[in-house]
Amino acid sequence: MGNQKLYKGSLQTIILKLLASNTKMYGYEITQKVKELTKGELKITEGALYPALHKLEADGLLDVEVAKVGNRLRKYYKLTENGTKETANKLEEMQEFLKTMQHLVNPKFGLE
Amino acid sequence: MGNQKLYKGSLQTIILKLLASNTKMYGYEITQKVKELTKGELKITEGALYPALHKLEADGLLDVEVAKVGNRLRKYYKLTENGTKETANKLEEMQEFLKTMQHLVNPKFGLE
DNA sequence: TTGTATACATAAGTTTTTTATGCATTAGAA
DNA sequence: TTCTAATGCATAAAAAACTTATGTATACAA
Repeated sequence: MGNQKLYKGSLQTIILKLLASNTKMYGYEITQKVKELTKGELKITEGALYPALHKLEADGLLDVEVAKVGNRLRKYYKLTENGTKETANKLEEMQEFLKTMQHLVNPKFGLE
Repeated sequence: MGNQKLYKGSLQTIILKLLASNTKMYGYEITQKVKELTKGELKITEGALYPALHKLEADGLLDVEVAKVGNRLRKYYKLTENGTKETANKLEEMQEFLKTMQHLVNPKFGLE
């Protein structure tokens, strides 16, 4: 888990992907889901998450819906139409990045 | 190529990996090699590269050897013993990151 | 002689994240 | 029952890692 910095730049994509798969989620739920899916390898901090959600909303990629569960507040986020398109783009870029990086760090590479 | 920001955090690992494969390289050579290996997808800027090389050297992971080729200066970098160890660590972390991220953005994922 | 390539370097600004707080509710353990 | 951990939001200061913009200098081709 000393590789947290490799995740830099991928937070938006991760959030969008989760919302593409789960329709609607709230902030805390996202942190827990990511922790679960990555078996604890990636822990999204609140200081990173909330500003990121606000930015995606400001950019028109997410819609918010406030809900009251018991006496506690929740903000459910879901993709807008534009958000869905942007998610597809970002996932494609991510796939290309992963492929390129895999290629770059492949032990056999760099020897040719 | 709109995914440059995904490469944030991976520059050190890329440099170390290239030096593990090529014994010794100089800065400009590294930028060209990366451009070639990634088919132009990743362009390392000098503003990022040189400070990174200086830091790796300061951290004791690289050794420098200045060479004069014609009338022009070159600084060849190579891994120190410690640098070789650290490269192995960073490559392992990178593989784990790539695996985790692949898993996260896999279209089938998040539906369970 | 002017643009492109090679080769180094740094400084200012931006983006994105970590770290550190802060507030409030609720469940469960001591 | 009281204190701790978990739930749930938020922001501000600082650090990290870049990009962008320069600057210097050599070499070569159009």
